[in-house]
Amino acid sequence: MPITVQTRRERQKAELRSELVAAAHALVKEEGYEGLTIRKLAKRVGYAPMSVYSYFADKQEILIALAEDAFAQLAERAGRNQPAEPLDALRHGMREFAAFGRENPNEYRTIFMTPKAHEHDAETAAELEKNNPALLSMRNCVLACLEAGLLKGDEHAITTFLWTTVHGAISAMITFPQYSFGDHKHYAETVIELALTAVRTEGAGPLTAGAKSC
Amino acid sequence: MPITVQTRRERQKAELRSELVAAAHALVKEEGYEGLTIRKLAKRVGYAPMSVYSYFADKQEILIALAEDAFAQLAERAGRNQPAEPLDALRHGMREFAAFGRENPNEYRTIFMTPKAHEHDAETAAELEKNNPALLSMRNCVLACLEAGLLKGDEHAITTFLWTTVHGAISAMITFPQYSFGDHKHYAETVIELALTAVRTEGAGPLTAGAKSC
DNA sequence: ATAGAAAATCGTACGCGTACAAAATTTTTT
DNA sequence: AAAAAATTTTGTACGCGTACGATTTTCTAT
Repeated sequence: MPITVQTRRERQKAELRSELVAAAHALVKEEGYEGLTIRKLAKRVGYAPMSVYSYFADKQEILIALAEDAFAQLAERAGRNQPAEPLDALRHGMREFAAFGRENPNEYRTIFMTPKAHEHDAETAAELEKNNPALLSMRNCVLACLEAGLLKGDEHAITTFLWTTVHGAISAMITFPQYSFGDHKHYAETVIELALTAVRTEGAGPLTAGAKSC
Repeated sequence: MPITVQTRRERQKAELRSELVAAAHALVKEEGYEGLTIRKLAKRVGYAPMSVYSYFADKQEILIALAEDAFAQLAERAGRNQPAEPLDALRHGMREFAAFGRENPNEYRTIFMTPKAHEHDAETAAELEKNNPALLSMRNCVLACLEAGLLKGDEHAITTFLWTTVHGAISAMITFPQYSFGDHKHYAETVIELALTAVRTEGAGPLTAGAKSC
């Protein structure tokens, strides 16, 4: 089997692909998000514009690659400083998620507000959604809370409700920056607490320690 | 004052504008949403492509005009069959809002998931957001519920929370149609009930009549 | 009626994403 | 080593949104 040849090829291809991603990053840094153009990107790496399409099916895939990098950073950041108390850990994750959306609206938009042009088969598309590090970490926190008896209901239902709710707040603030949310960070906090209220067990008391800070 | 002349001019301009909107509607009906093109639209009404820009600042404005028509229909539909009981009326409005998003993803996306390119001044932009009929009707329902002592908290805060939460569910289902929401209508229902749970007064009991149907 | 101002309409051109097919290159087979 | 097959790269071209400036039409003031 020519596995060495095969893999070398793939590795080279992957290298060129990440070279393109790096160039895309640089381009965005220098000229802003809307300055990222297939033609400019190609020129920068010495390719013909159409050659980019050997590595990305379309422009959206480039944007997704950039956004996935950003989300990986989010996951790393959220992993640090994670409180031991399960409910506070959940809160922490939700807060980081909201902060990320505030600080990275372009990346947030490409992942969470843009229809996936390449839905492959239905199966793959569903996997992709579940592979978002932010969502995965949230699911784990929910699980821990359920085991601690702090939340009531189905794990998947709770997780889904929590992320779509926070997502609603984030995306609304991105789309309508002028709407009277008040301070955006504060509104995100409010939404998080209200959402948790809806899924908390009855006897849990109004607020745990984590809710007061920030 | 040449008010007759002035107004006649404006009226003519408005007529041409709505002729364009009508043509846009027809175009979308015939060729689908992505078939709506400035060039095609101009050709259809016998204009040069650039002439369209006398009536719309850019393509987005055309899309917004289409979407506003759709949202007006939503308001009309939601106005009918409105339950007398305030909380059920609120539920009704939220349901209609969710159903609208499900049935009109393109229009929903235009209004709620696309950054407004023409933010005019900040003031006008904020006004526009508050002029959405669906949101206005929701605000009224919230007000009625507050007067009836069914909800707790600030009117604006509650309204904002409710719409961003439902919006989160709708937009998530639009962006990730393959995610395991289960039945979309059912998930919307779940989110509505959970969101209401978070803002309901304590003694209101688990569910009113409206929650069981549907 | 006519000159001047204002507004509406249009022609041209740019950069964009990308479909398509030819060309160049690399890999596999003989 | 040579031929064939596969893959990568590129040239060309299309339709798109729209910036800019010229042109035509409409209104206003004399």
